[in-house]
Amino acid sequence: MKTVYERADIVPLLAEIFRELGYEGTSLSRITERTGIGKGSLYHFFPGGKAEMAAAVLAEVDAWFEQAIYQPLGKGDAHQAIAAMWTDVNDYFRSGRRICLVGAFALDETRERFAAAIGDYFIRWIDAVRSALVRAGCSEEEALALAEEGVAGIQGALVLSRALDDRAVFTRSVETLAKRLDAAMR
Amino acid sequence: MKTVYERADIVPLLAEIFRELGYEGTSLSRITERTGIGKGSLYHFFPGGKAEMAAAVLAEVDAWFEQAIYQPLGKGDAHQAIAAMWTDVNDYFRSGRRICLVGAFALDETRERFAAAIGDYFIRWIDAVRSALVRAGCSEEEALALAEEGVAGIQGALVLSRALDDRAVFTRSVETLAKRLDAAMR
DNA sequence: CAATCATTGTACCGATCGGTACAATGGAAG
DNA sequence: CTTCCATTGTACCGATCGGTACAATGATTG
Repeated sequence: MKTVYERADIVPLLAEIFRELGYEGTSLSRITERTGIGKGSLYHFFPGGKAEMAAAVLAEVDAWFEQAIYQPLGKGDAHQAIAAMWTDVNDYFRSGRRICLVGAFALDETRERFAAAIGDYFIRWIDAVRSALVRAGCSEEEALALAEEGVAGIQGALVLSRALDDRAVFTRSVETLAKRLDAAMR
Repeated sequence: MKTVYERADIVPLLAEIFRELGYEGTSLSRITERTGIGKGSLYHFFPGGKAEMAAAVLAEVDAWFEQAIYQPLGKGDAHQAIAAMWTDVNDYFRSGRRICLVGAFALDETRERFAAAIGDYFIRWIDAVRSALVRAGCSEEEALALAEEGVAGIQGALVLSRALDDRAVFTRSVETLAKRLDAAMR
């Protein structure tokens, strides 16, 4: 009896582990312990080891946001796209029970290792929101400021709701942010 | 030749290391490497090892916020106290170059270990801001919402400014938050 | 059926982990 | 000067770290 994986099956499992334990806190033995996947398989799919695993996870996160968040914001009705973003984000982060891996990596020295991917993620997210706001009638400066505030607000809400162990904090924060951006559109 | 420390000298050094490397990323050997303090001294002052070191750091952070942030918010002119908070926070976090250790700990499994201290930190911070806002004329609900938004906003700004490696993001975010709270006071 | 080859489990590597034991050190107090 | 004791450096512990080597496995292909 032998379970056979492919790379695409493993990445989401790794994602959850890196999310919960952080980059340094994630060890190969804990990956094996939680997933049943041995070192043989892990190094077969990720010859670069832990760093390549984390990079693959970041790439998958990026791909998900690209199709689920950034692209919808770039076309169609801006009001609707932004409204959809809030609900998608609330689902994705499971109302604050799931953290943002990219944000978490940004906080400690892990940032140095993945600086490019981390920077890109936030730049593109903010830019997508900004462009939607401009299409909705905001001035350039106001749109940028609100986009930054929205993305930062989500990150802050994640920290706070986890710190207080209170999902309501996240949902409430997202609602407040949604109202603020909504009020700026016309 | 022998350098002699006392506990109070060591804690701030540990704080910076935990901030930069995270709890899991901080090893005893890296502490020694960065500070010159050997294991003998570390275990003399912190018999509980790494966990006690981190707890001591959290306690010191708490003490600092208590005297520099929470207490001023509880008495005197509310406008002035809140204005002072923004500048003190901006200095403390070095315009986003220095992260919030408590927020960082909240994001990964480190939270479990220090859940009580982490929860307290944010509860007390939010409550201090809330009470100042109430004194400044806000309704109870509005004050709580704004206080949460302010504290979460700071955390988000730290994540974002580090991710983008851009201090201006932090300063700008804090200014925006300051204006929002200011507008709600009368 | 035979051959191939992607995938996996196991055994191992040196380095580092957090932690302990303890003797040497040296400043402070009598 | 001597005693004391807080503080420190060093040597060591078993466990775990990330990573490598390689033979066994077994599904796919011809």
